[in-house]
Amino acid sequence: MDLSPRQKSILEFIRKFVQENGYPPTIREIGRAANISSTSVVNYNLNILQAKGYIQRDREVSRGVKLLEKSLLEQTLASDQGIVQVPVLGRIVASEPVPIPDEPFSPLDVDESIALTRDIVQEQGPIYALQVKGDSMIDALVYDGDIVIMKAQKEAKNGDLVAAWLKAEKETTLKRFYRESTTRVRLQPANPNLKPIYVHPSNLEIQGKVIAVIRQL
Amino acid sequence: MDLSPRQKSILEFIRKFVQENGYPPTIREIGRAANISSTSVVNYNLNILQAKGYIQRDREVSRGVKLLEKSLLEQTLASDQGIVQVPVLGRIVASEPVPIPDEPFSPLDVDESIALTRDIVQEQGPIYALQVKGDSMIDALVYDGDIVIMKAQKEAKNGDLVAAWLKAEKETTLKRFYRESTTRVRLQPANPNLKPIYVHPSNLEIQGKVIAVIRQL
DNA sequence: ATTATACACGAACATTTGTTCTGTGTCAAA
DNA sequence: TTTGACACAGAACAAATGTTCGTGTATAAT
Repeated sequence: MDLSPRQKSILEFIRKFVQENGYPPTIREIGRAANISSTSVVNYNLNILQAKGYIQRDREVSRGVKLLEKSLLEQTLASDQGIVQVPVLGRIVASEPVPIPDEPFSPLDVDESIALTRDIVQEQGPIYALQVKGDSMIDALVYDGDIVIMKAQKEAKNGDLVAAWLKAEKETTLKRFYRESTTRVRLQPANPNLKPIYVHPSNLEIQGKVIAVIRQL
Repeated sequence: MDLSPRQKSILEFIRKFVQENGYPPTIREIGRAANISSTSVVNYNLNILQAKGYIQRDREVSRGVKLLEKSLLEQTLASDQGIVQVPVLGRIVASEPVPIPDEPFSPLDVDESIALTRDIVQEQGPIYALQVKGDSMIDALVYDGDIVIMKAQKEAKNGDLVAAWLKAEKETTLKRFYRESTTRVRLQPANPNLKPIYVHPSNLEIQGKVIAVIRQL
């Protein structure tokens, strides 16, 4: 891509603007977003983007900018765009550790995926989905068939909802993680009617952080 | 669809225009296409289309018209996973009936929406979202803050997960609906550890069918 | 008969909008 | 040192743009 940083930021702004608003921005809206004080400079850059095949402009027409397929194609490839293809890597059951993806994994190797928007998946990084099998996650208010959206990480912060493998019990659990001391971790169920459990950190293996749960009916 | 012929032609023109041009038409372009000589009449009809939930208008903005139904913008994406903007119409709490949108619902309530893919929302028809307030829906495995995706319908089929208003109890509940006889409906909690409740059909008002639940963490 | 509502219309207006003009600055090549 | 390309900038301008106002007609409800 032989675009200047400013041209890239203009193109990105146009994409997001169309997605959010349903219509393209004006010359002045682009200028404000890209910190360009002159409509002439915006005009100049838009003409370059058109010459290079990223947009099409209609002359003397308000908001007369159309993203061309070249832009849209990049949009579907770029991970920071509207739709995220989240690979479904398998099942989460209580009696097994969570399937942890190799890092980094290629989405092209995955047989099944679910498309989500950035409204749902805002976090960056390795994101994957697991389908819940059985009703053992009910204390996390997660039910058989639900899809759990995970971020691959082995460390948890207080308050994170994590998939944790309890070695002694040989059990995966979904609970909020709170490190209370160097010898004690509290795992708090999402259901406030249930009591937490306390484990020694050595008994615990963080397998990923839950960032969303999706239930289709 | 209770639109006048002129309103239907305006809507169709907007759809085609967006598809062909990548941006919506102006008030005057709509007028020319629909043989309306006055911008005031176009403005009047667009306000009706907005009130009936077909478009969303941004005030005092050129081309500030956005299609709310499945838009032509979705169709330009070469993908079978279009994006659905699902309006968030308010809260669902146990002590009140669900806010039921007018059909088609009014955009005056649509300050907020959530973008979902067709992987999540496969059903057609009037789809909206409600945010759960409080933990009274826990027996449906739905928790405070979750987003419930609803389809507006007043009749339920056996097995549907519905939002039902219980008139005598003055309570909204989310449960699976089973009509056992003309005098008895079973409402089955999602949590299999809980018992169903039985109500007389006259005590029950189906307010919508749940098609998905989304929990972000 | 009166009132309310829906639909329609032309005109006026303030603001928005894109283009063009003229000028400046930076940098690399000749 | 000069030249040309590229990028930037402010200002001016004509045309576009959406909203509002006042008015009219037809139909339904009171």
